[in-house]
Amino acid sequence: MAMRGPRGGGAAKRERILRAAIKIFSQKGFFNSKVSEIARAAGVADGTIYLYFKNKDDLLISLFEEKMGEVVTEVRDKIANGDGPLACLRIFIENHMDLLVREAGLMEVIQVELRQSNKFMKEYVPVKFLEYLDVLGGILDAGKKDGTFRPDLNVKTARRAIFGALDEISLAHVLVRKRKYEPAKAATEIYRIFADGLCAAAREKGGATT
Amino acid sequence: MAMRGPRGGGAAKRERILRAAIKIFSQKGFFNSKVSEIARAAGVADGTIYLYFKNKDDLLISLFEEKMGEVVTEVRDKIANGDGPLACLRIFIENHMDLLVREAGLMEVIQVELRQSNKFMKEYVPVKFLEYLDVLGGILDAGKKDGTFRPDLNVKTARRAIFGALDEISLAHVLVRKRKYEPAKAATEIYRIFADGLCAAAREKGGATT
Amino acid sequence: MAMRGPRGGGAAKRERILRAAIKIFSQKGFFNSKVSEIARAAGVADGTIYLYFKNKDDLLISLFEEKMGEVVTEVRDKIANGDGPLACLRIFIENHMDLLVREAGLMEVIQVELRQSNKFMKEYVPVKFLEYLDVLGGILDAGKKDGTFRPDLNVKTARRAIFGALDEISLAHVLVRKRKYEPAKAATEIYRIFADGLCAAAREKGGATT
Amino acid sequence: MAMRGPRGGGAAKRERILRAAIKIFSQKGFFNSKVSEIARAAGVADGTIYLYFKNKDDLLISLFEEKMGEVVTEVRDKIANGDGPLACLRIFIENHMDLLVREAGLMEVIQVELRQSNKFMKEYVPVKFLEYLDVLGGILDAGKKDGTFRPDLNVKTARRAIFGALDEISLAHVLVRKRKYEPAKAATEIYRIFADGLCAAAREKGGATT
DNA sequence: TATGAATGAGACTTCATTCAT
DNA sequence: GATGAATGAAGTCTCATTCAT
Repeated sequence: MAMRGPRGGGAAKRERILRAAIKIFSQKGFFNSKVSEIARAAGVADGTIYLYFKNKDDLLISLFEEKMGEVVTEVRDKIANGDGPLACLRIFIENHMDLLVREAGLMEVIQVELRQSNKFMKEYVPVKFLEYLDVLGGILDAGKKDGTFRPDLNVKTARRAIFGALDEISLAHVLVRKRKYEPAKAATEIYRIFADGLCAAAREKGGATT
Repeated sequence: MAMRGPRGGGAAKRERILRAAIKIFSQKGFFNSKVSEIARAAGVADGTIYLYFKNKDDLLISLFEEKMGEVVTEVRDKIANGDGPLACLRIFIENHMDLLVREAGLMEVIQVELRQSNKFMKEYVPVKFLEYLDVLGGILDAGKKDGTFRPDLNVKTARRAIFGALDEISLAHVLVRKRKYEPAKAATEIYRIFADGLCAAAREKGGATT
Repeated sequence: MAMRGPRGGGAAKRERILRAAIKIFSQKGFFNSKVSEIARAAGVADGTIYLYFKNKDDLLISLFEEKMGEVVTEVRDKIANGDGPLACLRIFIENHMDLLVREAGLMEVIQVELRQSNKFMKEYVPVKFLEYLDVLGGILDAGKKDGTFRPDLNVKTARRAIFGALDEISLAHVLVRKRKYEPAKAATEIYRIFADGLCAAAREKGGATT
Repeated sequence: MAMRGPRGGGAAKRERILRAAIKIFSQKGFFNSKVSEIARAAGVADGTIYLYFKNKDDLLISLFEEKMGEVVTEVRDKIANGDGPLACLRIFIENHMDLLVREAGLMEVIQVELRQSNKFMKEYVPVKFLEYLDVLGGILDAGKKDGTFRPDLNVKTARRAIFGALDEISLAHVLVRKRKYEPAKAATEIYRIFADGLCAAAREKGGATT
């Protein structure tokens, strides 16, 4: 798939360039990153990048789509095993926070550059990102159907709210040097906020409050 | 404080430049905006901008700090009248969504550029943004103290989660042309999600569910 | 006219750039000339060129149009004083050959680059060059009307033939170092070839053979 | 002579590359043509071109010399049968205009690129082109000797004039879409212009005016 | 204070050429 | 011989910033 480049080694070289781009973009941001830096980090010549990507924009977009695609596939797999909407929601949240650790650079790039690209790159529709949101939306829909979630829940809004919360907390995690909490712990807190809300009003038995 | 630069009409000119910057930045993004475009939009010469701002970065930062400062002042005033933490939370959320309409350009800039700046501008601490978060944190603290909110609530996490949700929904509102819901309506939905959570588990009486 | 640039000195700077472009283009050809070389030759910064010309192509085109415009104006003036079509033809030819000496660089550029541009620059119509041809066509038309020239003369072809002959001889003059003949002398010879033809067949009285 | 490079099919491959170069150069011009485009058009790999030609310049020069060589040989053959200088001149002119149809691409390349190369390629002497001019010069010399042409005719100038006229008319033919005249007809007109001149002054017997 | 022409460093990208296979 | 992926030098153009007026 996408096998331009030399015999066999091509895909590997392409991957090396993508990895280098993630590293450099996450360190300096898209606009402050120079193509030559990425080339150096990937151990290829400047021109080689243009054998695999149309231009610098395409490098960023490919990065989004391909890496987000992997993320979507993974989270879908995990959720397939989830026992009920609440369990799935928890898995989704935990997975997202876990990505912060496993794929720190990628997440940083997505967090800070996706918005820009989203808004300013002509004709770019972040397909894979929307799929990611759809996974979340699917969980909420299922929860509404089986009565786990409120029947009047607006799924479109809720899924954005949950993603936004996860994203902002991820960002804080990345920005703030002194990490006050572990991602895993944050995951639990976020889960509770969304599952049960902020209020203390006694819930007979916190079914959700595992 | 706003009186750097020239005498007399200076403050007005400075304000014109800031407004022009908001307009251009929100349309094209910080990196795609040219100082000369901002100058033209403000009706001043390119060089004039440098009489009021140190450089292009400073223009963005000043914009953040000064405009966010006004936002913080305003929301504090409104909240002062709030009757209890839940009411305050609602006011905060409604005000934020309302800003989307009243200050669309500013919000767009904050949403898409604050992250970049935050991460890549050396030595920039987004003081006013942190104050905005503190307003939210104050509400949560008060709610914990008076028993409205869960005693084990992690305020640091919760305030980021709420802000993230608001921010993401604002972003969707800005990005997606076909606005599916009004800001006011979205505000109510977000409020409910955070106040009561997603779950259907019957709450005797939705104290929060206004 | 075309007075971008600084107060007053703008036109002069523009002219300096055009002169430098003529010099460099004539020495190295359009494609082998670097914008930075032209800038250096003009005594301006690289970027300054882009204040006066849209891009490198525009520099070449402007050069063609503006300088050819001056040439057209000049030859028209001279011809206005010509006494009859033959005299005018002679003036035109002499003027062209004379330009080789007075405007060597310009003529070299026109000779070697006009063809390229003509053919490969999208949307470029060499207006002033066509006017130059029209001046020649006008002489031929007048000569047909007053019986000086053959009534069956195809003006379109003849004017191209005359221009082609002049142009090729100019080119040879420019290319060949050892200049075997003076332009003035060549002018007379070309004039005779076109006026009387190559043949020896006795003409009663060489009206043309001044 | 044409057998540099590979064995067997080598000459054919070399010819394919030359033909492809003519096609691409005539469409886009030398500087706008990419070696890879020529390779693709020839159905060979980029690197293969370098087995047959030293570099891109050499490709152009080889093209000139080899193809012009064929043209020179052909016109010499045709002229050998000519009956007298005037007939030979006519054959030369007709052949040149005819080439426009038979070898359109080649002629276009020669017209627009020869001048450039001539002037800017170090050490390139267009041998075959000079031979072509010599064929024309030979005709004129013969005509002077046998009294057909004026005894004071400057052959160097006249041959350049004739070639220039042919070349410019060819160029116009190629550039202008709406071809107003057929090459054959233009040949006759050019012949008359040079044989008899432009003037109407009655020639006893139009020996030349076939 | 205000101007805006001028500057020039620097980035993206192209493409002729090479060479390991 | 043939290939075509890889190279990397080099050029055009942009634009933040300056400074003489």
